Amino acid sequence: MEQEHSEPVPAEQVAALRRFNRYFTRRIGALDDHYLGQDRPLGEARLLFEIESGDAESGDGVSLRELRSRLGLDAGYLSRMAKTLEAQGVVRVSVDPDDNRLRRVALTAAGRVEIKEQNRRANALAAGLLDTLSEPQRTELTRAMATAQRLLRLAAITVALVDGAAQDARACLDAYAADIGARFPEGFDKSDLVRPREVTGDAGAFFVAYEEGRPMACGALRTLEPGVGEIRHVWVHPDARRLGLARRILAELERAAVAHGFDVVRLDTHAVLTEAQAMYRACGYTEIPAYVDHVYADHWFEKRLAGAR
Amino acid sequence: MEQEHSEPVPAEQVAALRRFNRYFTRRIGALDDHYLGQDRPLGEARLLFEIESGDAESGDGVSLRELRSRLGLDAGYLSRMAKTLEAQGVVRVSVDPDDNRLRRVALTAAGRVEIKEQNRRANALAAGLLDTLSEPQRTELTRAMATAQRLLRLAAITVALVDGAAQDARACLDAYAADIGARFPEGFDKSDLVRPREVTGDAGAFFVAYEEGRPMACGALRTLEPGVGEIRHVWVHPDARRLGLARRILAELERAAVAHGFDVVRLDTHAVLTEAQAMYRACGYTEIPAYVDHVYADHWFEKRLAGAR
DNA sequence: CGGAACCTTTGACTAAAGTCAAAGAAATAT
DNA sequence: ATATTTCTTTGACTTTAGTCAAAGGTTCCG
Repeated sequence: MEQEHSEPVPAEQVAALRRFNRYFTRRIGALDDHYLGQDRPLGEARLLFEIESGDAESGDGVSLRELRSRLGLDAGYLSRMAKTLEAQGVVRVSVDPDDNRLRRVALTAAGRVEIKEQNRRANALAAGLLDTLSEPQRTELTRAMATAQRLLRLAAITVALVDGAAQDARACLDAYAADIGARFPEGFDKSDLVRPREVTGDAGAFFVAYEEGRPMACGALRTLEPGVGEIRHVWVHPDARRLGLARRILAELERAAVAHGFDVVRLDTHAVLTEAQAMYRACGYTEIPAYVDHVYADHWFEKRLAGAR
Repeated sequence: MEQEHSEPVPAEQVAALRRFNRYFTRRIGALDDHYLGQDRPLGEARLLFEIESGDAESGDGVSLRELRSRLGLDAGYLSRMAKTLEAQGVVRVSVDPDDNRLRRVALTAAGRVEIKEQNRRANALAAGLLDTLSEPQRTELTRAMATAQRLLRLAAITVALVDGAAQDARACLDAYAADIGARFPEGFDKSDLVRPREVTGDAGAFFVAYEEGRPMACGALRTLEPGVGEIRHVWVHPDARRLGLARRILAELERAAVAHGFDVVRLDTHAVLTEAQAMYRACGYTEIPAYVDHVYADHWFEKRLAGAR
């Protein structure tokens, strides 16, 4: 688990968040949800929307199972709603070809028309709201919302210490390997990934960042030699980049390193990962000569840890 | 009614607003509403909250009538909910002393305790969210939310041409007079306000800005001499200042002046209203010699209108 | 192969949220 | 003073949203 930081949140900032939350949900948020549902109960509208976005992602339909977990609905309730939507002709329910227990739900043409119309209305509503503002004001608003959203996302992400053999850990490492493999001219061999044992217990640490339950970033710490830790596999999901998440993972790893009694941490990185190098420098890492001969490494960094005894 | 501006809203800005709206209402807004209701159905929780805020405003309770219009509830539904809350001991319902048809609802001590506890939880939740951010990030978030809120408020305000004798117009002018009277060392005499006839039809115009149905700002245009209009009584409610509303009223008045065939508009202002003077200058007004001998005027401005024939 | 785990459907409920209309009491308009 | 309007209450609904458990197919695992 994450260590708690000592500085308390100023009451004024808490009040500002609540004030904004109240204003936004009462005034603006209502725009979408209320008027948008039109003739459809909210539950059905939400379901339809979720089917649409799942459908768009994966091509041919979403399974009831996935909808259930995404919307947190009761199986019976969902089953009935799906049936209602099918009776109305907006979705088609079929048996999953790969697993006959599952049902896949996909939009029909009529369903797509309805979604499109809903989107048209929502856009018109939003445009109507923005219309009274001048262009510079709209630009300012857009920028402010983007900033707020970025920071709120970051705030909602939690970083957890997990076992190096845990499924989420391996999933992150697989994604990391695939990602890196595509960027390195020489590819990447999975056998170079840390072994679960290296990053567990006294030997090291493995952190995974979760956004709404999904693993979105990771980072590993292992023992290089007595008193020296090595940071490896700092990776952030493409959808969660530019939030400042890598820095948080790094900070977590450094805290863990201090807790493990390391005085110094080292890491290596590849020439093509220029953003990563910039980040390490900005976080207090200094370039050092090669401490190990890795196939994939061109640059080596080190940081002396302040908190170490 | 407001003239529509010609420039259309860029699709990217509409998408940004909708993206933010979706993210915020699903993720953050849920924080408050869901968990906050605790043991209470949402409808009751909302009602209790509305009673609290109405109570805090006006001292001794809110009428059912007002609650009904604020929350948009059915009379029967509201009556029953109020009764439920009374049975639970969190509110007290009494007959309005001034109008025996009305019922006033006020929180009991137990009700106040519950609200307080709810606030405590909501604050803890918000603080927990902000806690993961660093201080500079929190400051940035707070600033971004304040900007977004200011602009969204401004966007939600509509400016309408109203009859100078309309109730909202007179209410604004009364507030204006009281406001000005308190700021001018010599006070202010209501007989100096424009007459309804001066600002109606061909003679002039009167605009009122509405936020959620409440009049929040006004401005008048009258005929000074043929081809010359005079702008008077530009006023913004204290709760709506620093939004840029005065500029919008001014722009509306100028548009009306062009439509009335005025080539130029003039206005006078008092020495103590320094912000107003700065605004007029920033909006293209230039200082001129006195064009009329008003008791309350120290500075006179004029603007030649571009759109005039 | 047999049992455990999984996914969905169905039946039988409940609580919340809301609608509609009739009726009574009080205030306002004529 | 009488009619009309306003505000609330009450009874009699309906729809939405959701829960729980039993049961019937499928797939997975040993």
